Amino acid sequence: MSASTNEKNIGNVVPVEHSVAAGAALFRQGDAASGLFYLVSGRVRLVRLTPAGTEVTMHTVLPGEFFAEASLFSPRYHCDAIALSDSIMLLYPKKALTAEFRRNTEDLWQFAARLARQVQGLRGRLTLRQIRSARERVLQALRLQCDEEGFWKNRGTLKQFAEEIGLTHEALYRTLAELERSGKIVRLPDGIGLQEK
Amino acid sequence: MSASTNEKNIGNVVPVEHSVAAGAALFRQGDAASGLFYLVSGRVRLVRLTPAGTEVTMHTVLPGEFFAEASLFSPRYHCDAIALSDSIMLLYPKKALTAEFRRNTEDLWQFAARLARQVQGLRGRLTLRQIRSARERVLQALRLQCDEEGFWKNRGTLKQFAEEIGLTHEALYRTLAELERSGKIVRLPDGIGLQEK
DNA sequence: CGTCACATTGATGCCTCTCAAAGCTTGTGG
DNA sequence: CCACAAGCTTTGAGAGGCATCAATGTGACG
Repeated sequence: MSASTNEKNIGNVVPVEHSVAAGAALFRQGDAASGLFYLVSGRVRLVRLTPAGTEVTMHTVLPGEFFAEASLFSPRYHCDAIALSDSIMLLYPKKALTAEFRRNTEDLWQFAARLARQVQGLRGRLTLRQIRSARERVLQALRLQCDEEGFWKNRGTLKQFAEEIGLTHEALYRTLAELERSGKIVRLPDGIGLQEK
Repeated sequence: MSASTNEKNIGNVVPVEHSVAAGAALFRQGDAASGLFYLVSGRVRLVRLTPAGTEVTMHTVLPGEFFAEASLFSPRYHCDAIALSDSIMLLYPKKALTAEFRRNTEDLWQFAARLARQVQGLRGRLTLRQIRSARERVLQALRLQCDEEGFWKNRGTLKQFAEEIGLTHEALYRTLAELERSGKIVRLPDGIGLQEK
């Protein structure tokens, strides 16, 4: 009955698709919070204007990410959102979403669960960045993401992977080459095999 | 009536204090999730055993942090929690907390809000780490945390601050000295003044 | 007044970034 | 089917910056 007819829905809330051209602002600091966003394609930078007047990038949103979650709990946005390239996104209107959450606690529960997983994931990434050595950082990243057989399946390009773990792509390529030479990994067309004793 | 008599409470849920000796485990991967924790003092490492059999640190918990939020949404813990030093923590029992959240949606709402803020904060820290230059990273960190007058008030030691932003303390000291020499900041006994034009 | 942790500065070396060039893959259009 | 372009992949050379090790100064606290 009240089941989602579309997996993009949150509960019964149907998102609205938006297109934004490169350079345009989705919202500005101080604007009334219109809702939660999900980036389908493109790239969005969240920028905060500091008291001192300088810009500080809070986050760069990549496709597949939700952003502006905090807007649900605040009347106004706390940063600017600027499209870095032509972008498509879904907007879950705040009013509909809060009404939905009030009506159906289960959906709010699921939403909280998603946030909790996000916190977990972000903490993990932050911890990964603590590792200074490229070799160790790459190994840990592979260990975290591999399956039971110790196989890490390609997801996107290695260049993207490099950015994700905070290395230049050159550093990653070199590190992978060295790891293979020393027998720690085996590189295959569709992924990387870990050789832990 | 149902107001919290203690600011440590979440809704009407009263936490249970626990003490754990250095080296002891709070919980192990696969244990039934007992609840949400808050670290009062000490230090706790969250370690995941990977399929390959190696240990990967997911996060190191510092005093003042909640952890194991995801346990509320999962029947079992997904990592080990080991006390690095003698630690004191509060446990919010899962059963009581879920009952409370079901009973009082407002508390669940507040909890979700806290998670959303945490996501925001973590993303910001992650973005800060993207900045490779020590000079720029320190400046951004100061900008993010300063008040309207561009004043950054001391919170803990500089050594802690260095760790927070991912630098060695030596590198931070040197960078601060250089920033003061070049007139970007003014160092005072109780904080740091930013000199943005 | 001694200890302990923080704060500060010096010297050194390595590791990663940066710039550069070339091979490789994929897709597109003639 | 080939040619070309664009983006990813890979390796090279060089430099700079941060980590590391080390020593000393400083402040708080018992």
